[in-house]
Amino acid sequence: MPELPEVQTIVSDLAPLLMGARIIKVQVWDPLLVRFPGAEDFNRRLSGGIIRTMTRRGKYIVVGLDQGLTWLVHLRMTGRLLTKLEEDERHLRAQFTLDNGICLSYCDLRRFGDMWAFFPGEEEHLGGFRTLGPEPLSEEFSQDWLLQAFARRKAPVKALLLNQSIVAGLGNIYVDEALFVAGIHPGRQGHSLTEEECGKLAAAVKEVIQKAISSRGTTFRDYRSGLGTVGEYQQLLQVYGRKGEECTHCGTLLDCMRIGGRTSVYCPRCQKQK
DNA sequence: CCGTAGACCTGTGTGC
DNA sequence: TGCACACAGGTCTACG
Repeated sequence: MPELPEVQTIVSDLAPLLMGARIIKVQVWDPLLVRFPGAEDFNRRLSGGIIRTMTRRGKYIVVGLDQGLTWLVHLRMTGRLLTKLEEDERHLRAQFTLDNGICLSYCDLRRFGDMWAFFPGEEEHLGGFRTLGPEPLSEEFSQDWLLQAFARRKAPVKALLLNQSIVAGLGNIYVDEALFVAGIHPGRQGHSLTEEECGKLAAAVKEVIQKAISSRGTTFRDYRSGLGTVGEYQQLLQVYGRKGEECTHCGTLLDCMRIGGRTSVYCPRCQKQK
């Protein structure tokens, strides 16, 4: 569910509330949730720990505790970290009770979400976290970066932008929005993009992500911030979820195609296949 | 290594 | 109303 802007909003909301708090109780009810170490060790490692830092990397939430312990959280499609529960919450999977009166609840309809508690040297257990590409708002993510990442790649540019080792944090919404802003068809093969197009695309990704963070993310269905609020970027979406509606630039009806198993909405006139 | 389909899970919306 | 099927802000894995 959440992409970079949504995860950033959650972290920005929760960090001031959790900083310096001690975890006094860990309860995990869903056996699918903890990826590393085992359920018992996970509880033991986090229990009694004091939260020192809370940051974001790609779509991961990174919580730093003492002795080099890191608590890593990925919300996947429908995960939520909340300080207040809805009255009829049916998908509570775990709770973390803090010594400052806050109880952090983890809810997840589809149960795809993952958590890890690891020390330095245990990185081999972290899956995709180890191979994340640059942050889209970093200097490293640029025209030149895309040019080399797309070289000799035959996959559609849409699939390459969803690849977290090329750029970290983009998902289906913001890739479609960025490709529209850059005027590039989602089905174009990576290697076919010119230097100029890579420059436009890098700039479009930065613009879309920056605006989405300012808008506290997009709530299309499930997403809620750490405080339970919805985002506002859905009002600014130009293509995602708008198949069959008019393009905001030229009025042509937006079309859609399936790429890498994901729906891609685009304007057939503003984003030519060439 | 690269690229794509299927799997993981639960729920909602749509069409017959 | 009931049922089947497609689809959902994400990755992994298996296979050609």
